[in-house]
Amino acid sequence: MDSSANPQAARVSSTAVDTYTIGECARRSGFTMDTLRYYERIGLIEDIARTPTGQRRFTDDHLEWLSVLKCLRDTGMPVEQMHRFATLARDGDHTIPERIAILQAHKLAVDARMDDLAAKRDYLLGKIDYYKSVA
Amino acid sequence: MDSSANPQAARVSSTAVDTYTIGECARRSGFTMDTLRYYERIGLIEDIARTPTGQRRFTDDHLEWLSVLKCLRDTGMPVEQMHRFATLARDGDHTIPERIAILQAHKLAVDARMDDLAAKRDYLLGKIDYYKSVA
DNA sequence: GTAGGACCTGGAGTGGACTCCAGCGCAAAC
DNA sequence: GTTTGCGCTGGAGTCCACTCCAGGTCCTAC
Repeated sequence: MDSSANPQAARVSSTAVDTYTIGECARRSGFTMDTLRYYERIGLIEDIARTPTGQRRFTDDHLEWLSVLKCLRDTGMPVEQMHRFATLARDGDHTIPERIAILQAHKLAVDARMDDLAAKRDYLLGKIDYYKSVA
Repeated sequence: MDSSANPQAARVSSTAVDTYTIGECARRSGFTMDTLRYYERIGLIEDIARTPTGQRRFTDDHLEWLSVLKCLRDTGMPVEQMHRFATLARDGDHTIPERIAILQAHKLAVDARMDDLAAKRDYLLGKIDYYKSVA
């Protein structure tokens, strides 16, 4: 897990800003390389720099953005809605109210999901107790 | 929503036990008719009686079983594992320990999912607050 | 007896989100 | 300077869990 073990320097320090290969970015973000490429293709990640030979170089800004995407994805937001959010994020500060609205609506959905899970977890516990009582 | 409004009697009372058409069963269980047929096909539901002309007749036992399936499905259990559980349930009381084990393992998975959702919900709230602070 | 909705079957199609592949070009370490 | 492994592309394939369809039968009410 030590990045110095990589034959190819995964973390590349140029003049001012650290950049990461797609492999390192995958490791740090929790997405696979394929998913990162896929997200770039469909417009969820933008402005990924390339080396003269075409390799991607991700930045800390990308990692931060990816942590947002990961949160949204893992809480069940559809890609299409993430895309809407990404578009707004690219369009500047005047879209902040709409971004807030999206996040709040999504938070409500997450709350509902958690409530549903909690209820079903209880049902599960009841089943387990029942089985134990007849075992 | 009154079943007497159905042109075809959805709830059929024969001699001893109430039975339900697939439409009524769908309405009561929360699954679609297609899903019920699909579940029968893959062996998640068994012993569905048929009228002489081939129509399915579900019982209250089926509805109870379907509520279990619904709980498992809605908490993210894969169909294959539900199938394993269904097989055990069909095989008699001596499988109860394994059924308990499955449910307990699944409950742990649900707990983990809930914890993850809770953490990500907090992250979301933080984002919302941040956006509000700069809006 | 006829209209209109419910139900049947087997099989094909869908949607979402990746995931994999071939065939290739680079990079770094020795 | 070669080996080993990372990364590239475009496009095809996968997985899961349904969902839909055509073409037919059946049921109930009027």
